[in-house]
Amino acid sequence: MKPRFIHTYVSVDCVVFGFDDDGLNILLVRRDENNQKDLKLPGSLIYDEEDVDDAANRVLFELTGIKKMTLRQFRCFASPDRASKSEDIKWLDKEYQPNINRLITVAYLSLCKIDRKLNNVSKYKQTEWCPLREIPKMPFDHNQIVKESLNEIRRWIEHDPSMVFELLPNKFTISQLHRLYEAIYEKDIDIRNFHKKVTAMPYVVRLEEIQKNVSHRAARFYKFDKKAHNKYKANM
Amino acid sequence: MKPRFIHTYVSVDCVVFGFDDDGLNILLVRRDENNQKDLKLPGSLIYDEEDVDDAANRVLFELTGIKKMTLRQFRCFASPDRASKSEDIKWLDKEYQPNINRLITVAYLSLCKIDRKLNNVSKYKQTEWCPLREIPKMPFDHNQIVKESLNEIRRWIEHDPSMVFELLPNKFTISQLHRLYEAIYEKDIDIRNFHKKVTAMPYVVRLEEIQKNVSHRAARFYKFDKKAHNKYKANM
DNA sequence: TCAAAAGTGTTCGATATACACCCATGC
DNA sequence: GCATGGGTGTATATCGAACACTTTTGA
Repeated sequence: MKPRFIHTYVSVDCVVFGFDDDGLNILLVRRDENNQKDLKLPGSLIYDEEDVDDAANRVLFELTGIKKMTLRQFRCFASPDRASKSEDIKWLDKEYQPNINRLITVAYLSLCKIDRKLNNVSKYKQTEWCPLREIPKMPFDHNQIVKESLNEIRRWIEHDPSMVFELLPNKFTISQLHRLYEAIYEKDIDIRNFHKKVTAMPYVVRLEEIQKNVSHRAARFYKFDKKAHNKYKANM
Repeated sequence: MKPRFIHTYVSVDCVVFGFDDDGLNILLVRRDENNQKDLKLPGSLIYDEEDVDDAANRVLFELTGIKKMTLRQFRCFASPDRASKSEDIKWLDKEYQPNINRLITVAYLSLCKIDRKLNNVSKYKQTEWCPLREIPKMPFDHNQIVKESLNEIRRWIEHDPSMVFELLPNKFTISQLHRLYEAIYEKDIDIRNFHKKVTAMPYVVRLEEIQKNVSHRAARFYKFDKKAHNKYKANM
C-alpha cells in the first residue's frame, strides 16, 4: 500500500521580544476578550501564493503597524499532535474553517521597541506585553516555541550583536543596554568592564543629552549609529 | 471575500556533508539512472502522522543505513514558485501523485563520515558524493538550499565545535582536522597555532598508532573522546 | 640527498576579568 | 548629609596571531 502523504495547512507564529526595565517581554494576543487568561502567540495560516516570510511580515505588520520588522525564521514545528487538543481544534474550526486535521507552523523571532505604539486597527483586538517569567499556559505548542526562541535570540545576538539595539529606544543609557544584556544572557555582567566595552564601540555614539529629574547623578544618553556600524562590519 | 489558505504537501530535503582530502562534499541522489546530470538533494514528502524530524531521519536512514544520524533542521523553504518549473511538476506527478500544485520543504543539515559504506537497498538506486565546488544545477530550489547550508554548517560548528568529528574517520591526523577547518571556514589557518590548540583539547586523545608507508614523516593518529568531551562541556 | 609533510616554542598584542574609588543629584 | 546609581582607571590573565626551524621518511 502506498503511504499517505501529509496534505496540510501551514501557519506562522511570531515570538516578538520587547525589553523594559524589568526585563524581557513577549507580545501576546488575546483570542477572547472576555477571558483574561486566553493568550497566545500572534500568528496566521499562510495564504495561497504567499511565502512564509511574507506571512510573518504580514502578521507583524497587523500587530505593530511596522512594514518591515526585523525577523528571523527559527524552526518548523510539525509534531502530528501539536494541534490535537480538543479546545485547539474547536478554535481552529471557528477562526478558520472546519476539519483542519493537522497544522504545521513555522516559528519566527522578532525584536521590537517596547515603547512603540502598537497598531490597534488589526484583527488583534487586544495585545499585551507579557514578562518572560510570567508567560501563561498557551494553546498548541506555543509554550515550547517560546522556550526555544530564547536559545535562538542568544544565537542571533551572538551572530550579530547590533540586533540588541532593536530592543532599545533610539536614545538609551549604558545602564539600559547593560540590563538588556544581563536579561538576555541571564547572568551578571561587571558594569565597569561593560562601560569600557560599549564606549569602545565606534557605532554607539555619545549624545549631549543626559537624564533629567533623577535622584542620582544623571546618566548620559547614547544612540546606535547604523552607518558607523556598517562601516565597522565591513572592516571585519 | 475570505482569503484562501494554503493547503499543501510538505517535504524534507537533506544536505549531507562529507569530507575527504579534497574538501567538502555533499551527498546527492540520481533520479534517472540514464541521465548522468540528473542529481538532486535526497528528500521525501512527509507522511500523515509523521513529524518533520522523523521524516528527515527516515530519508537519512534509507540513504545511509544509519538509524540516528546527527541532523539539524535549518530552514523552511516555501516560496510559492519553488516548484513551478514544468520539469519539476512533471517529476512530482510521476514520483508522487498528480496535481501537486505547491510544495513547501523543510531543509536539514547532516554530517557523515565519507568513508562509510552507504546503504544501497534504498529507493535511491544511485547516490554520489559531489564536491561542493562542482554541484550541478539541480531541480526546485536545491541549489539555494545548498548555498544556505554552508552558512548553517559554520553556525552549527561555532555553536558546537565537536560536530566536526562527525566528518572525520574515527582515527584521524591533526593535518586532516586542519584541512577540514580550512574547508569549512574557507580560509588559511596557521598550522602551528592549530597544533597547539588541538593538543590542548582534553577530548582529542593521542593514539600510539602512526601512519605507515608515507613518503614523509609519519603523522600520529588521534581520536575524539566523547566522554571526555561531555565532562569538558559540563565544566564550561 | 632531496622532497614532502610532521612537529615544536617564543614573542607580542588584544581582549576579558577582577577589583575600588569618586561624582552628581534629589530628598 | 546621605542614599542612589553614574562614571572612571589600573593590574593581571588569557587567548589568538605572527613567525622559522628541525625531524622523519620514502624515493
